[in-house]
Amino acid sequence: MSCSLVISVIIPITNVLPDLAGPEASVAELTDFICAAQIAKSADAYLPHESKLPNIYIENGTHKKRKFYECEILKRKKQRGYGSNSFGGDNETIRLPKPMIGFGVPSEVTELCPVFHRALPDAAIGPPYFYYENVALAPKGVWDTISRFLYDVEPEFVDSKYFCAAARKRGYVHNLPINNRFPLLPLPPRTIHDALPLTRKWWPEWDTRTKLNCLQTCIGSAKLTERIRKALERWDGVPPLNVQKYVLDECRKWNLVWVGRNKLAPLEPDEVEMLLGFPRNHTRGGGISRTDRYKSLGNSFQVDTVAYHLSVLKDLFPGGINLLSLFSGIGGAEVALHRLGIRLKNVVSVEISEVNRNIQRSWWEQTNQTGNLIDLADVQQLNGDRLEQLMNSFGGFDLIIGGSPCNNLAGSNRVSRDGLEGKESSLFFDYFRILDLVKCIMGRQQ
DNA sequence: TTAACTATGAACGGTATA
DNA sequence: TATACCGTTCATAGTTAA
Repeated sequence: MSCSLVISVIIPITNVLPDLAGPEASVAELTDFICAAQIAKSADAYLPHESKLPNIYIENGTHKKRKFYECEILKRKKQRGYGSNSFGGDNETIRLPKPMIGFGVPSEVTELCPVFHRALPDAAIGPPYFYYENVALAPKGVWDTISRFLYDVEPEFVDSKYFCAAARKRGYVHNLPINNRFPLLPLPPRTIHDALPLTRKWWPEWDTRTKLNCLQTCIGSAKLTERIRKALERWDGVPPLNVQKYVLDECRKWNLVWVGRNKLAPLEPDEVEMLLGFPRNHTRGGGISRTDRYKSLGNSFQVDTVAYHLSVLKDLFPGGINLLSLFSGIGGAEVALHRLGIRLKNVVSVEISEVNRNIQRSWWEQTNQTGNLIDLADVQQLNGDRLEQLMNSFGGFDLIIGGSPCNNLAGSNRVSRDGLEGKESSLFFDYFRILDLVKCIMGRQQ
């Protein structure tokens, strides 16, 4: 991975541009430089054809790159106004809605069904359509930065507990229409008891949970559930309140469910698949370990939620779509589109994990897809020439979808919750880079 | 029997929101 | 105050191959 190079790039840039960010540069200015540096690491890839670009880019050697950075920085500054702050400032604009239903959820699941209207900024209007996803509860300022880069589109925050039996608080930035959405059918079970009927028999009255918490990448251990069992066995009947609280705290933390008398267990991989809207055994086979199944699933989309947002594409593209899927994981976007009945004509899927690529490839074959699947490993290697070559072969992308790594944003991370500049999460800037490149190329082709 | 590799268990706070 | 969180790291058990 060349991510580690990013950090080393940041310092020289602040040094070579003292007029813009000297040692006294504010946090906001430095943040801009960092953002620019993320793009800069792929600056050559960013520029598709020098001959087609404005003169400012056409200079010799490294000077070209420097001009490019300057241009980017000034553009960002102009966009948001000088002096605003991306981190920890008190002038943040983006707040999480309550209830977290974004621009609406299927009317069957809530009484609250306000009619939303939104006007997209001109720069955000496609083609292509784009759809970006990440954790809602990111450090302060992260969603402001994401939104600013993605053409100032307002994020849509949705908790998947309105679609299935497990919570999943996520933000989505997209330029799709928001009217006339429809959900996947059948609607998935929305309570723990409906989703996991076998647990009903053992569920004690004092465990009042009806929804699971967010399905994460790790599960509770057998030792933990054994400890809980022993703690409960000391009491015949209802345990005292302090024991109840201990057990419930662990249940909530690890998403444990009741599978026997005094017996709790973490969800099985196929239960996680079901809750997230994937076909049973989607992640099975191909030599993947149980641990890795949890990891791949924990990193994935909730299919029903994403499909609801993507459903508007069905009427727009009756003949099917060409899809660029970045950080595609186990193929949540592809599964969502397939379940919506939208034909996948050409899919360029970029995913760093080999087992995930295998999972997606075998799903592609099992579902008898008639389109063409091209899988690539590294978004950082996807440059303008390769994109243009791909797009020339089938006429551009209709949708660019992806959820970039959340490792450095997620609340569970006690070690490296470094925000968008973190090692993995900085790949967001590659999502933006590639999206902007495709917009640029498609704009030229029209 | 080793050694190398793989899978699992357990400990590890802090931020943000209500 | 209470609750939730697409996680990381290291030790060790378990497995494979020579």
